[in-house]
Amino acid sequence: MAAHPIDDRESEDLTARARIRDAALHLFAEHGIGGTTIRHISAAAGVSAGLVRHHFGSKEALRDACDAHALDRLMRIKEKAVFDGSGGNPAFMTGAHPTVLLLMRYLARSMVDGSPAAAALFDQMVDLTEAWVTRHHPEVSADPRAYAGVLVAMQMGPLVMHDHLSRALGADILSTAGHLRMSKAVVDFYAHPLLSPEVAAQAHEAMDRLQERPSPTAEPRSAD
Amino acid sequence: MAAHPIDDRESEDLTARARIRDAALHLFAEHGIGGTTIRHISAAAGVSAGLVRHHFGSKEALRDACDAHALDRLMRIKEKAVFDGSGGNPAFMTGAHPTVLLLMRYLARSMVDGSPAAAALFDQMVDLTEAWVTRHHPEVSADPRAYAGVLVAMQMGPLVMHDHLSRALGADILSTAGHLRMSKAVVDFYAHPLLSPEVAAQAHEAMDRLQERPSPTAEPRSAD
DNA sequence: CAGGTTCCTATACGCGTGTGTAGAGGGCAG
DNA sequence: CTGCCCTCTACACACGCGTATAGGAACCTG
Repeated sequence: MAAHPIDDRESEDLTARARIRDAALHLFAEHGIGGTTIRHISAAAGVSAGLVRHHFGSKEALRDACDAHALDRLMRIKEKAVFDGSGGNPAFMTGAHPTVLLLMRYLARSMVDGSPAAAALFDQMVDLTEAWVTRHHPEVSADPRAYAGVLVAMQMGPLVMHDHLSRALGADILSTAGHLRMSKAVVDFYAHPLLSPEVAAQAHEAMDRLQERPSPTAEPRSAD
Repeated sequence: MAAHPIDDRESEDLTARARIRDAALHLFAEHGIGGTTIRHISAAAGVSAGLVRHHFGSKEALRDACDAHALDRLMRIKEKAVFDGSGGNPAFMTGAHPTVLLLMRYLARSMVDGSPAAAALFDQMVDLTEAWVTRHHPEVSADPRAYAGVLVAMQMGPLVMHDHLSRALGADILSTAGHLRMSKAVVDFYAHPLLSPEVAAQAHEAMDRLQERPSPTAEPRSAD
């Protein structure tokens, strides 16, 4: 019954403009940007199609507004969770919240659809991860940049393919319960190395050989 | 009737039908299904738009044909690599081949665009991974299904977001050299656990608490 | 009350889309 | 040669899209 734990939406969020933005966020997240029409958004928001243009100018500008809003809201929630510092593991706790789930889903979709804001977010996450890796785990990889990029991309995988993952698991990953189940599996994955040092070294050697003398088993014909 | 003049699958990929399929594969992989038009495909294949319809009936059927072809070709290459058994690490070696890169890129894109064949492939990979985990690493997770699903989704992450990853790394991941660089980082990632057993156990406890008494910091209202 | 600005709807235009149809060219039995 | 099937092109149709414009309704600001 608490009024202000996470949902600190502002008072003007009942305006048609906010309704349009929220509807667009939902539909963009679910059907992608190309798969969502302005008329769908206007219908979901309960307004006319012309009003969407009046408030946002164009579909692209609406997408930008959604990007900015999602980013802003997510950052706000994250930093608030950090300040609250409610013990345990804030990342997973905030991650289980429905609003955060929706926002991350939108961002994941936006990442695939190629939004500039999502690209910037990806780059920023890679930068942060690279700094974190070089600082705390410098021994892990000789190529921290690639390591960080791979880490970010892999972390986003389950979110981007949440529908496939949900189907394979028989539970909605973007529900609180399903997200928790997935998070546990992620922790299991992070806690146990999949490759032994010997196998890893062997793989590195094989790839080094491949790098010097490319494609020994490959056919000579080109791809196209 | 005695002789099939142009029904043999492999010998002549120079037919217009094959050219259309290959062009569609390229364009679908790059721009997605919704972002690719039949006219683009026909132009890339050097034929008229009507011929696309004549050979494949509809855009959806063409997509299905691309799915089937990509799957078939990828399986064929994989099993060939297995039979060749060229020592070292076959997975990374075949993964570095341009044709395989293209096919995997197409399937990754197809996965995001929601093709039935890609969904089936995802499920199949999860099944295989689950069987492999329960057989060789039963101690890793109490939920092998979720673990397998997460593993598959994470493995696909770099492929699905190859453009972002390539931008962040300053090198094309889908080139042979870039793929090799990424593969090394992946091996590094697989070889070192990111979470210590203590932290992992702590996270599990926190999530268990969250599961019993959902969202202590969150309000009960729904996402929309 | 008058005037202007903002919010909102209704309707239409231009365009690109997937799809349908008519028909031309060209090997190949009969 | 005649007829036929297959390949392939050119053209048109209907539809949904983002966008644009005109005008009504409500709400401040004098």
